[in-house]
Amino acid sequence: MSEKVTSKKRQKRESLLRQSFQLFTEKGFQNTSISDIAKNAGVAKGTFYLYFKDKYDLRNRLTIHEASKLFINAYNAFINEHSPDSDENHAPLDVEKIIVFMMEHILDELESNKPLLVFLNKNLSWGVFRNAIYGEPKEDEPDFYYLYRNILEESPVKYRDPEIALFLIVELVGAAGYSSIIYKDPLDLEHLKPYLIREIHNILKSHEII
Amino acid sequence: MSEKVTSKKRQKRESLLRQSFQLFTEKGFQNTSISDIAKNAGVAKGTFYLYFKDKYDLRNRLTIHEASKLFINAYNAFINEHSPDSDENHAPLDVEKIIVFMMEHILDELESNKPLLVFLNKNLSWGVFRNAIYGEPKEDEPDFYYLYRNILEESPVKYRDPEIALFLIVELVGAAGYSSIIYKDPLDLEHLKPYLIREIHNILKSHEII
Amino acid sequence: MSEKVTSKKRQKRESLLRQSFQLFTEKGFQNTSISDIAKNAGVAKGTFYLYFKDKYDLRNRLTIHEASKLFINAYNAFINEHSPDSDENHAPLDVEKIIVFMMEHILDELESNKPLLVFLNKNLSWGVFRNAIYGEPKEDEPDFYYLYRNILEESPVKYRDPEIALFLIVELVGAAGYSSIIYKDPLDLEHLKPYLIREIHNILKSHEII
Amino acid sequence: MSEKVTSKKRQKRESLLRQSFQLFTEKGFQNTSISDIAKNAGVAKGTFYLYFKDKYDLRNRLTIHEASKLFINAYNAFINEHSPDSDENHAPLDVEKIIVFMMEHILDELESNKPLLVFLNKNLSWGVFRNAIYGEPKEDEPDFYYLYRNILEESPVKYRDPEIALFLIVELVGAAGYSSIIYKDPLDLEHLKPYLIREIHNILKSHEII
DNA sequence: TATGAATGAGCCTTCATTCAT
DNA sequence: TATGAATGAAGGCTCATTCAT
Repeated sequence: MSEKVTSKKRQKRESLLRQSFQLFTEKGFQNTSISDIAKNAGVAKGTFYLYFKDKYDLRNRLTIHEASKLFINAYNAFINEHSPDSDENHAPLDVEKIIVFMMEHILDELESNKPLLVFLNKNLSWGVFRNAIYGEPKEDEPDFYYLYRNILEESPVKYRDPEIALFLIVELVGAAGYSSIIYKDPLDLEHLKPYLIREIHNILKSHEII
Repeated sequence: MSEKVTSKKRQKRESLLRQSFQLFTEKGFQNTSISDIAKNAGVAKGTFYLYFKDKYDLRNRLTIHEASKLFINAYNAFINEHSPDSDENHAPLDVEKIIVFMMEHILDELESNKPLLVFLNKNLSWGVFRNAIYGEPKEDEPDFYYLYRNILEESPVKYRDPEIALFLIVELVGAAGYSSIIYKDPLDLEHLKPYLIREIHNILKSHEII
Repeated sequence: MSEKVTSKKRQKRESLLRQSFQLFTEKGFQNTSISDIAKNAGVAKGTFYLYFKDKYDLRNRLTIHEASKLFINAYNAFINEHSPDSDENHAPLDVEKIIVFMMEHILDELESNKPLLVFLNKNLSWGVFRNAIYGEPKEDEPDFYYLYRNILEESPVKYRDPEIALFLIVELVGAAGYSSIIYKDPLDLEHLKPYLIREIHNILKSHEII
Repeated sequence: MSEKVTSKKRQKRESLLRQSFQLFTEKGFQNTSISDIAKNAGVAKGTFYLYFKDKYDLRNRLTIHEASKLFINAYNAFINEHSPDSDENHAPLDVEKIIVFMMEHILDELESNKPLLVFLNKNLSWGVFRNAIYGEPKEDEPDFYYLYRNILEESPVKYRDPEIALFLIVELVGAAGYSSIIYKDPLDLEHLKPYLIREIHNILKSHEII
């Protein structure tokens, strides 16, 4: 297969992903038909099936992709805010600070983008953990889990079962954040945040190796 | 309206609820049609719409009902196991013990009843918190939140914002439990449990009033 | 049957008529269900069938009633405008003037009340001619045909087959008026009117007995 | 798209049109389901929606088509009867004669084909005037309006606003003819005709340029 | 007379999927 | 690879009508 063709293929695939995400967040997953997606992506209906098994396959890949992006963006935001220009002579890396910052960042983004929140449902953890299972072709996919391991390595504080700590944190933030943002019950996000942050600290603390 | 009619109506409503839950857990929500439900409940299709707005209305009511039952059952199991016959001279009531016991009980029940887990998705918290919002007619509905307040009253240990503690616990258990049971990733339930229990303790501890 | 009951019955019948007309003009005939009508009229669904055979029966009676009202109103408007207070020493009665005035009046009313126009469709003539056929209980129904005969009697100018003249005029005005108001093609009402009026004169002239 | 496909599509469209017209006139518009139409046309139900927006879209196109045909047929009947073989040395073209002949011809056809009359309702004028508005693809559609302009051009007698004259005539004939044929009230068609014809003459006369 | 719960046929419409081109 | 016309099962839902009360 020539490179030209390959690049055309990638373009189509990306157009399908981009447009379907747009439609899913706009009108909801159920109300988006493959027809819609194909039309918006500028390809024929049959072409869809050359790239994805079905709508659910597509949704899963999008969920992983979008949740991952959330983590990567949050991490980058932390970097920008805490060492904008220089890499050297920075304070010792503080895992708790990073994780808390990131979770707040993610919650804020989700609150300001409810369609995305609804699309992700409570599957925020797919951004870190489903990646492996779903056999997502990494290639150009962002991967926070890899960054997380780096952070841990550079951290002066060490953790027992750090991936479980992360898992618990992400599930807690994903689920409680969803309920809080969508239903504002038993608490809206603004008021829930301090409690959530305290528990994130708790979880990390209980995994610390002293 | 005569009593006869009223009772017949209640019967129909309950038949619809029972049969639809059966079908939802058996074949999944999407794959269950209103035709199926009506047929199984022994009523005409149109009758369905006299009792529920649509399939989603029905699902929400079922979710609340089934999740509530989970809490009530867990609580009853605790009672049976710890003071099976006598009410008097029992040890001082231990909230942490109750909550941890209940969460383990719920997780075990969900692991042994995956269709129920799938049906509830990650909405375990509806069993405690969505009730109010969805304006569910309490009447004969079990209500754990009421029991929880009683427990707190009788507890010698007091808690700050106890409903938030419960909320955080339930969301954490519901979401992490779901991922763990369904995907066994990053950890299956058996191995996740100790971590989860530790965090339940942590959450309660951090709400304790010393 | 006691008078009380009879009056209650009349009330219900009238409520059904009034509310259904309201709904028909608001949402259209097809989109109005008997449920809607009964609900708005404050009676049970089954009650509808005690008063009307079906929705079509109801529509026909309403059509006759509303179209009749249009003629009566137009006639009254003429009277008010041309001999507001005194009956005596008025100019000789001019049939053409009356008819032309009335048709203009009706067209103006229909243009300003399109839902009514749509409801009547092109059945304006039912206001004069379908009454007899449909065996409408006259009682308190307005009846323009009766007035028309009076007018003719008092007119110094006499007409051959005057009911046919009226029929032709009403059908022409009803049909051409409808198309003109609804489609504005080939001409909107404002521009069509002079042509229409000329033909009304023509029709009457050709029925004059010289 | 290959010619083969295009031709197949045209075939399907025509089959749908033909069969639906058949069913509408046989059983009425309301009592004809899209299922019926698809079945009779030999296509799948879903295919219907590839060709028409809905049943109303279909009805409108059929109304235009069938009403147009009525005019074309009437015109051809006139031609056949008045200059069956030779084009040359015919008497000067007489617009009034043509129009009156055509209207009589149309009325006779409608009386002998009441299902068609019922289907067209009082929308005979769509055969001449709605065509433009509904954006009907002319292509192979008959178009009487074009013929009418030709007739006018060749006529020694000239008319002011001839399309309005035609409009008034067609609306009058359509509406009065409908009532007369369907209700025979206030006059059946046989007895109404002379009056109608006289008014057609009147209308044309009043548009003549002397 | 009046009710309104129950019916269930039947409607329109959507849509994932196929396949000949 | 790509197309898009065709499929037809399946779905949700409405509604006129009935009938036991």
